[in-house]
Order: sequence, then structure tokens, then C-alpha cells
Amino acid sequence: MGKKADATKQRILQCALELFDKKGFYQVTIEEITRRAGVAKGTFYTYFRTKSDVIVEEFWQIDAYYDAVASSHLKGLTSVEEKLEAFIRAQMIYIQEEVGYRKLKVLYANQVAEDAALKMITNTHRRWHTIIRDILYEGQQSAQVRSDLSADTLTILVNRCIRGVFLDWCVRDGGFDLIEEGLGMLRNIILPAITVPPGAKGGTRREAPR
Amino acid sequence: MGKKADATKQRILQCALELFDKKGFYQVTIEEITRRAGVAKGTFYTYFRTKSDVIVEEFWQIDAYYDAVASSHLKGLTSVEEKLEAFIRAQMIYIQEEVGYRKLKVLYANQVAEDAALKMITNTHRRWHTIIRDILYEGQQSAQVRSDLSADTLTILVNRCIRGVFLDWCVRDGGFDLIEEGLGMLRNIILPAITVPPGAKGGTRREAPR
DNA sequence: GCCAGAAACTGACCGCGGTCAACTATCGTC
DNA sequence: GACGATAGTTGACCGCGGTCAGTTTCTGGC
Repeated sequence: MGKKADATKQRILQCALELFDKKGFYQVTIEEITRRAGVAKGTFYTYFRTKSDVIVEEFWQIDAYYDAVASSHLKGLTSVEEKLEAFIRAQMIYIQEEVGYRKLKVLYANQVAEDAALKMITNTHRRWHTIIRDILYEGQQSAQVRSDLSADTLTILVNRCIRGVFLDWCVRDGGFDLIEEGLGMLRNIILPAITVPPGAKGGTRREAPR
Repeated sequence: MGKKADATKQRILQCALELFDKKGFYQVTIEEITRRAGVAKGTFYTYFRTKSDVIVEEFWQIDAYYDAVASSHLKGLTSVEEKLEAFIRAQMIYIQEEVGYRKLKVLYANQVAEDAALKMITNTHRRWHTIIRDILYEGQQSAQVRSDLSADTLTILVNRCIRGVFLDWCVRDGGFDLIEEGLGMLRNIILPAITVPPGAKGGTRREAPR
């Protein structure tokens, strides 16, 4: 993709996001976006497969935020509890304050669409996954986290729990405090399930999964 | 709604579901449905708000299944672990074998749509919620389940965990065994988090949520 | 049997997401 | 600077979900 094409794509992306913010995703038409960007309707589809792919594109920015959080807030912390709490709290704040349930709804609708192209929310190559996995892996090394399941497997399980909170938040139109409920899931479910109680001996609790 | 109207609605519903099964939701048009049902296109919208509401309507049938499971398979069981395992297994089997990821995707897309009318998947009046809540409440009475959170609160948390597994299954186009992974979530996360270990004294583990 | 009002039904119409054959600008090569 | 190849762009067009003013059918009261 040459410089001109790149500039065109950025212009379309920019105009689309401005309009989405101003009027809401479903109230904006492709023609409106392309008119503002000064191109023809068909040009939009040179750079995006569908209207909602624009939202998905925006969601990649979140990885930079996760990186920043991981390399600043998490550095001084030692216990798995503290690290997970700090990271999940940062995630919840970002989604609630910066993203909002409306955009998250569009993302989820996109991800369960018939022909979703970019599987983003449960992708194990995303920064979210690697950061959580690293925290859990280190926790296993220091016997804070159970070792009967791999760090990768645990991360997938944690992801599903967190994802369930997001989904509920969307369906309820942002009707509860995401930070509170996200941390509630962490403290009441995730941590009790994955950490080894201080008094316990050995890295496992309960029987290994069959 | 009179008898005639009811018959018309059932005919439309029936024809729609047949066509969805045969060709897939997105390959069927409203005109096709109404043509087969012998009514005009507009009549469809007398009985359903949107095309995907037909799928949602079908999902209400699952409550009868949950009822049947609760009143047959669960009766002989005593421990919370056994009851939850039997119920969640039945649910996973039903969704994987009878529903399939394609229809589940349509349901989820419907639920996160801009103007979703029937919030079904996280509705606390549905049978799923009341059955799980009753199991957990009884478990609290017999000190098998932690009592620092209400049975209702625990049920909501459990729902979100399970929902996260379904969502992942949809996004991955049914790419893993739902029964296995659903039970994995139960055994590895939910049960460790909500049950009181046999040796523990008192009904709580860890501090109460702030 | 007649009539008014309600319930059920109709289909032309609209708006918008998405397509694609055709066109234009740009670039590399001799 | 001519020319083919490639990249970038265009806008008329299509299909379908959803709407709604208007029409037909049903129902109960007299």
C-alpha cells in the first residue's frame, strides 16, 4: 500500500470515528463517511471489509495501552494478586471510560457475525493474553499460582471469565459499574480459583482435570 | 391475540425455522419465509420485531429443557459439585448438539444489537438462574458453598463465567468441544471459587468483597 | 342483518450496506 | 515521452430488512 492509499485510509478512518462519536455507529452511513472524507463510496470498501471493521481497527489501539500499563504500573508489584488487580483495574477503567458499552457492543456484534474476519477478543497472540500469561507463569514459578494447568490454559479460562463480565455489561447497556464488577470477578472467582492458599503445600489444589 | 393470529404466527415461526435449518439464517429472506407461510411480508412484522427475534423466540424452549433436567437428573444428587456438574453438563450437551454455534451466534448478535428488546441471556428470571441459585442456596445452608456472597450474586458470577465459554465457542466457530470446556470452567474455576473446602471452618474464604 | 370498531393483513416503498465493471492516476522501463 | 502494468478510485446498481398508509376480515351489540 503506497503513501497515497495510506493517507486515504487514514482519512476515512478518522472521519468515520468522528462521525461515530458524534452521532452513534448506527446513525452514520457509509456515504456520509466517504462524503466527509472526499472520496466515493466504493473507496471505503477498498480499505475496510465492513462498516464495523472500522471499530475493530480502533480496538487494536488498546494493545498499546496494555503495553504501557504492563511496563509501568506492574513493575513494582510482586504478588500475583497485586499484579492481576492492577492490570484488570486498568483494563476496566479504559473500557468503561474510553471505549463505552456502545462501541463494545459493535465489537461483539462484529465478532459473532457470520463471516467475522479478525477474531480479536479471544486471540491468544494479543497483548492481553501474553501479559496475563506472563503474570500467571511467574506466579507458578513462585508457587503462588496452581501448576496443574499450564499458564496458557489458565489465561484462556481467565479471559472467558472477564469476557463474560463485558458481555453482561453490554447486554445491560452499561447498567452497572464495570470496574467494580470486573474486580469482583477477579477477587471472588478468579483469584480463589487459581492461587495456591498460603498454607497449602505443593502447587495443586483439587484433582487435576480429567 | 385471537386464534387466527396465533395460527398465523405459529405458521410463520415454523416456516422460518425450517428454512433457517435448511439454508442458514443469513441465507433466508423475510419474503421467502412469508411466501412459504402464505402471507404478505408485512405480516411477519406484526408478530416479530426483527428477523433474529425468531431465533430468540426459539431459545425460550430451552427453559422447558432446564426444568426437565432439574426435576429429573438433579433429584437424586446431594452434593453441590454433583448437581452443578450434572446441570452444566446437560446444558452444554443441549447447546452443542441441539442448538449449534451458528444459532448461538445469531442470539448473541441479537442481544448486543442497538435496540435489543428481550434481554434473555443474563435475565435473572430465567429458569437457568433460578435453578443455579437454588442449588447454591441449598449449598450455603449445608455449608458446602461460601456464604459471604448471596446466592443471587454468586449465580450472576457463575453465569458470566459460563457465558464467557459460550462466547469464545461462538467466536471460534464451534472450534472446541463445548462440553469439555464448559465442565473445565466449572471444575477448575467455578467450583474452587465458590465451594468451602471440606476442612475449612465457617462459611467464608478470603475477605468479603469491599 | 346491519353497522362500527377492532384485529389481521397487504405490498409498494424506502434507506442503506455492500458490489463491481469501468475508469483514471502513477510508476517503472526502454 | 511512449507505453504497459499496477494501484487507486468511482458511482450506478442490487438485495434485503424494515415501514406504514391503506384494505379486508372478524366480532359483538342491537
